[in-house]
Order: sequence, then C-alpha cells, then structure tokens
Amino acid sequence: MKITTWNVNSLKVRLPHVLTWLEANPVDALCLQELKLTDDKFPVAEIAAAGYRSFFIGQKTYNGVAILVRDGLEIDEVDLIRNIPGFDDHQQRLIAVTIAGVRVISAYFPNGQAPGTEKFAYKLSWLNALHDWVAAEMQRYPQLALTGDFNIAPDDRDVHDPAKWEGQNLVSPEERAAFFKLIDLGLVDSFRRFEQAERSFSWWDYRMFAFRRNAGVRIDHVLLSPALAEKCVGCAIDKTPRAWEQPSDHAPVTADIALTVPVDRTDAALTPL
DNA sequence: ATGGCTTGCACCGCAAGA
Repeated sequence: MKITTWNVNSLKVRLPHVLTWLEANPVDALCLQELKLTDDKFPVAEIAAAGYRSFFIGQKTYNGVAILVRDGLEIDEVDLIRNIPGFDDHQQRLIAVTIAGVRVISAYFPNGQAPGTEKFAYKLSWLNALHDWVAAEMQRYPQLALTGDFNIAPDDRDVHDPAKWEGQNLVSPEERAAFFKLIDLGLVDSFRRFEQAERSFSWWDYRMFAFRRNAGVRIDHVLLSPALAEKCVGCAIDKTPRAWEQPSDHAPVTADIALTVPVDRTDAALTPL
C-alpha cells in the first residue's frame, strides 16, 4: 500500500500535475492539502476518470484537504471524519478515511506565521487538539497514517540553513515539541526510517531560485503507527513535479507499506496501457 | 534588507503562504 501526501497550492491550478503524477505513480491514497476551492468546484469527475474516488473538505481561497483513493479499495464510509472532532474551527484542515482497515489522515497544519503571533497561538492549539484526537484514533485504529503539510521541520537536518532559521516559524522549540509529542504517541517518521540523501527537503520557496539552490525545508511528513511502521519498506520525496512548469512549491512524499490491500476486482478498472 | 514568487479575490493592489 502506497500513501502519498502533497500540498498542491490550489487544486484548480495543479489538477493537470496531479493527474500526470498519478498516471506515473498510481498510489493507493493521495492526500492533498491547500485545495483553495469550495466543494462545488472540486474536480470529482476528472479524478474519477483517472481511477480515483475523492473525499474532500474545502473552502473559498484558503486551506482545504482531500484524500483520493484508488478505485477498488474498500472504504468505510461511516467513519469519514472532517476536521478535528470537538475542536471549533472554521478552517478546513483535516480529513480522515479508513481504507482497507488503514486509517489515513490528510492534514494541513496551520502555518503559524511567526512565534508570538495570534496565528502561532492558533497553530499550537490546533496541534494540541490534533494530538489528543490522534491518540484516541490510534486506540481505535492500530493501522494509522498521519500525513500532511505539518509546517514543522522537526530537525536541523530538515532545514537548508539551520543557523539562519533558528527559533523561527516552522522550527521553533514549541513547534518541534508538538511534533515530538506526536512521535511520543508511538508514531514513526517514515522518511527517517530509511537512509536518505543529505539535504532532503519537501518545500522550496518560489523566490530567489530556492529550488535550483535546494534551499528548502522538510515539512511534509508521513507518520505511521507502529503496526504500519514495521511494514514500511520505503519513503521518498519526489522532486520531479517541483521542476515542472507552474509547480506547487511542495513535493509529494510517498510511504510504501508492505500491506496487501484487498481490491474489489469487479470494481477495479483494468485500464489498457 | 521583511525584499525576492504564486495564488485567489476583487478590482488594478491586497493578504497569505512558509
């Protein structure tokens, strides 16, 4: 089972990239963030034509998350969750669906702007609510993947210039503490389970030729519960779509889990090559 | 040096992202 997270920075603009990428990378679940569109504008038909079912929660201009699920995979519709239960939030930042018994969460963590700001306080309270909800979810679903744009670079290795970034948004001690509080639940950063190239990042600023200089940060993550982590055989950042024309500023991150997911053959479209 | 791009919205400049 392959699970990918990708902040697309407007699904309207990036739909061609998503479809092209999916054709080359037919993952089981594609978690998207920053849709920046209302639900009535979600491209359900185009994504269905590509062989995927869409689960989403959007809003105008900002935020919005989705999970695209490959046709034929078994989904529990009953426990579809939109946003963090009990956390009063008008920003659409989280969706969860259970795919063949695997709880998959697509989350767009608040950016936070800068430590000390109101947005930063919102980020920390959102992180706190997420923690408590995920803790409960892990009891219900031993196989759980928390994916998304975390807007947190957990380690200095995840920052192109740690000295320059020290104490700033995305790397502050408070944000990193919240990240490791999630890790303390037993979640595993799948990317770090494997040997990776130095200076591996998932986001590069549009400005100052940041991608060309590889001046990035690793803020997009796939965290896995112990039951999934022990079956995880790889995790990789795909930089190729970041080099396409009019790209998202984020790259997709894919975890490969050695799990055979039951496929409903009557439903699965066997598309000719 | 808070600039530097990109997006959406709304109206020709702004907020927000990270």
